Amino acid sequence: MIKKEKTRRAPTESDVAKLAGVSQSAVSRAFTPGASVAKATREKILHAAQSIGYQPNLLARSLATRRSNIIALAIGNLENPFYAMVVKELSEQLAETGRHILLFTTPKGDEADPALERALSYQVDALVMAASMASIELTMQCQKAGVPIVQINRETKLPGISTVWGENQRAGELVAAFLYKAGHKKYAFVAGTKNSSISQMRQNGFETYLKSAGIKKIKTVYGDYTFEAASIAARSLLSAKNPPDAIFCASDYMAFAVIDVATREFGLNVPKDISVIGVDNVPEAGHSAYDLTTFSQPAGSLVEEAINIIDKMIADPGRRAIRCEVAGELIVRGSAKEPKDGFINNVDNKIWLE
Amino acid sequence: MIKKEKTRRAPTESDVAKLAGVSQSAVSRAFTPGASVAKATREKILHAAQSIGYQPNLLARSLATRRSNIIALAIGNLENPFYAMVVKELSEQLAETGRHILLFTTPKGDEADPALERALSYQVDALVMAASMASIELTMQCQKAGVPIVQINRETKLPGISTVWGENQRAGELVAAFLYKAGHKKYAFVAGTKNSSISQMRQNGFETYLKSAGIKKIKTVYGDYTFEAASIAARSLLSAKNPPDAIFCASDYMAFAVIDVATREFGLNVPKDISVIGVDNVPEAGHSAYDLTTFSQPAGSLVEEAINIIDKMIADPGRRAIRCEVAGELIVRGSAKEPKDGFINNVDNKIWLE
DNA sequence: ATAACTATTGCATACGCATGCAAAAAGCAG
DNA sequence: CTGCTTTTTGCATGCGTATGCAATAGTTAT
Repeated sequence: MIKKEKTRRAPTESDVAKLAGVSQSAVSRAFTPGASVAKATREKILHAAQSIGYQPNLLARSLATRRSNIIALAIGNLENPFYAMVVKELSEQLAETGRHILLFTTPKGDEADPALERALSYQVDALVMAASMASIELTMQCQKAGVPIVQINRETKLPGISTVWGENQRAGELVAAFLYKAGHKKYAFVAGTKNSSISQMRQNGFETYLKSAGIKKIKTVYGDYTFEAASIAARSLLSAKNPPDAIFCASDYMAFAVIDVATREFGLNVPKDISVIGVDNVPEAGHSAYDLTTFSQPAGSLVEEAINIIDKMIADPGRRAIRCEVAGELIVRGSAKEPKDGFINNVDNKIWLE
Repeated sequence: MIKKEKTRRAPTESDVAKLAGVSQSAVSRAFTPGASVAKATREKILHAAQSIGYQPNLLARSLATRRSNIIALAIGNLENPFYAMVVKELSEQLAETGRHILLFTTPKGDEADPALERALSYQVDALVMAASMASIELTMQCQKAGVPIVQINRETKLPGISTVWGENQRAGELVAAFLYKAGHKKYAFVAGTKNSSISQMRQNGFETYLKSAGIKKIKTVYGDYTFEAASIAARSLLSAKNPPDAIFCASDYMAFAVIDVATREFGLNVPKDISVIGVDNVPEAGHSAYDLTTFSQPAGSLVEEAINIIDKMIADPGRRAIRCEVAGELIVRGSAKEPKDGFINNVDNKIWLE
């Protein structure tokens, strides 16, 4: 005869209370850190809870406390290992304070709005955006609802959105300096998407340095932050009459695509024939298959600052948006020729211009 | 004078009700698909809701309906792009039915228990495990709570856990056949972790074919599914007196490490000096930097089946665990020598033995 | 026009937990 | 032992939504 284990409902505080001979509120207090319960009572309750396998219902708790301990993460481009790291870091760092991620992947290019509206309905405590964007309306809605938004690695004109980013301008300048001092003459920039201000800042730093060094022509193509689009961009770049010998990519992932196309399709040797530099310093950049020289953008630190901001915004909801820049550095590997006379990494912006 | 936008509480059904001149329950019904409301009333309500920006509180709804539409995903090894794909696929496919992922990353090697206990507290509708494991106690707890568990790409003896996996045995056999027919003599297998049954199945298929073909020695090392450990494993393999010329890796990600070590540290040419084959067919495997021959394991299909199972288990909670295998195929690229006489991919297991 | 239904609606309560408030208990000083 | 302060407890209610049940309005048949 088959024994049918009934799926009995999970025990509640009332069940524990009955068993421990106290009131439901006593049980609630026993599970609330700062609450007023006699030590003996608490232990009696915890013991009773243990014995029937009671676990607090966090949804109910969230409803009562108006704090869900859930953070919405809207993320696009999860194929890019940089964002995979962001997810991992955010998840682990949030877990330290008992919070968790409700995940919303935003199909490429699309705005995150429909997904995020649902996020708000879930009463998330905050909203982190990485490689995806919210509309103005949605932003206002969050503000009205008192849900702080933090963007990682995105810049928007919208006020009221906090942002954490890497050293984009400096990344472009340093990379330009590095390539210039290595003796390159023909430069190209593989941008992200057209409206990515992060990409624009990198480009700006790159061009600013080169122009003041006397380089006029700097070709720009768009890789849309994807492997495929970057491959196409690389093809157009390399098949031109006068192809570049130094390419700066707005992300490591796109740099991989460029290297692939350059070596496989154009038979070029990296870095002998062409130098390629990226941004992010994803783990793969260190793999010898790519051995990519890159400007780092530490996911762990970005996330740490993002959480800081969230905590501050929650503590003081009236507060203005916070913006924060996280330092990176040039990681010299083998995908780009090195300047002969050495290269100082952590140096004031102006110095290399002399 | 600064105007202080008060963070006013979000409107509720009662607010909408008052405005529309109906009862709260009417509002609730207006937002419940199958419910009984007059068309005119519903529209009046929807209009009122619209005008004050009402959004249902999904936590409250979940509490009342005992269905959260939240699926817990416990995932380890997010560095491995295969699992990044699993996350993405699961998130997108769940979103189609209005469900979302509550994410639990499990630090490497650790069991997922502490995290998952919290998951249960969040009243998740189901639990998906990828590259992480639950203890027996935890499993029982889920069963008692009526929360279905689906493992992706993991095999456990525990009864009651549903599982979805790729063709592991066949992967091993096909890869072995491919390498054998290409004329290799010295084989090695880079396993995942010691207790990964998936890795064992692949190994088993690999060895079964080779042994029946007369190959006795097949060296096995452990790469623990990480890039670093696989690199070390590769070093030990290649620095032996009589190193292998054909290496099968239990994952693409480890195969990348092997290729890196072989080419950079040992100066070997792939596939001239050594053939390397992986499993998964992650996007990177197609990049020309690796150009990896591999047995595919389609993340999209695995996830699709996992969701199917979840739905079935939820519909009929008494049901026994479901196990499901998803077909893959050998993707021939450039990291392994090819058999001269061609190679038929989709073929009955036995044929190549002749 | 009246009876017999059916489609809508509101009332009341439940979901599981947190918390202000007042009652009860315990501790303390005199 | 009495009066007062400090803990500890329980009661009652609220968080926002869903839903069984009974009441009401609306429809159709006779």
